[in-house]
Amino acid sequence: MAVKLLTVYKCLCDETRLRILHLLSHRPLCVCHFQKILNAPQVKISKHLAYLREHALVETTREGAWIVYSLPSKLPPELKTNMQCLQDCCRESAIYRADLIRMEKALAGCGGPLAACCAKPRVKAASSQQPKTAKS
Amino acid sequence: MAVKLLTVYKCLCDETRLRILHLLSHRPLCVCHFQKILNAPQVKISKHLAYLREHALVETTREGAWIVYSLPSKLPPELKTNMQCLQDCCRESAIYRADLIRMEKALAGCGGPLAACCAKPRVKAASSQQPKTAKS
DNA sequence: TTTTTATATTCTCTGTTGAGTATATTCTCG
DNA sequence: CGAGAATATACTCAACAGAGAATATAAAAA
Repeated sequence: MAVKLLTVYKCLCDETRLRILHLLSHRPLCVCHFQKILNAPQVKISKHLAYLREHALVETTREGAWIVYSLPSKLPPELKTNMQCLQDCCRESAIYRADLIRMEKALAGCGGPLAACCAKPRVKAASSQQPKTAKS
Repeated sequence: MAVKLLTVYKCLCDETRLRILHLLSHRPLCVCHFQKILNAPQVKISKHLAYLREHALVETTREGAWIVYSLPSKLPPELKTNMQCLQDCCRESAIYRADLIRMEKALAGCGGPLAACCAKPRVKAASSQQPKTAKS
């Protein structure tokens, strides 16, 4: 009951949000992932994510400096059904498949579902990298 | 390929169109049916139907003075999948169930899928009614 | 042919939506 | 604490969407 069906469709009726939700139907992602995968400016991504959050289609968890977006842990039935439908529909379509490929590429080297892979090489929490290279 | 997924969602993201498509996922209907079932003015219905037709989500056939709307005879896969999903989602929801009930009521006395039941009692093609009562 | 009924189209108005720019907030690291 | 990175918010603007009123079209009945 928390999410109305019409709301789901309103979220899906914009291309950016549609692509975001399609990606999220596969796995959680952080904001910088979306920027890379969708090749869109930060504001645009951020505002569409805010829209989805306001309408309870996505949840967020802080992960250090990053914010990870995912579908709600307890999926309302309308959303669950539509996400399944979305996956079915996107399987054949070039643009969404390309998104998935870019997603895999962006996640390469990521351990868990977290966002640590977005870190600029800044001597961050890398296990055993060379700790001298300051920026480049 | 004829219907893009985004287009489907754009059609579904307005409440009137959502209800129209939900009804059409069950059976063809003519314009006056929608007016009765949705209790909405003629312009509103007509314009939303035009929108759906322009985007190839519905087809029309003339049936005498009436125009019958239906889902396309050869359903594109995205539309088919989404219509199934729509039915699943609407099964639990009061408003859409009420629409179906009003639909049955509006269709009571209709023979085939046509629109002959919309006729004002004007001595029309009724099998054996009193042929004298002119207007009231 | 005139009237009536069913439906579509045009116009106008108003509210919403999406994009972009600039700015703010919140972390992390040094 | 101060700098920089990640993300969010505020503001503005142009485009679009949806509602309603009036009008047009087309078929059917009289």
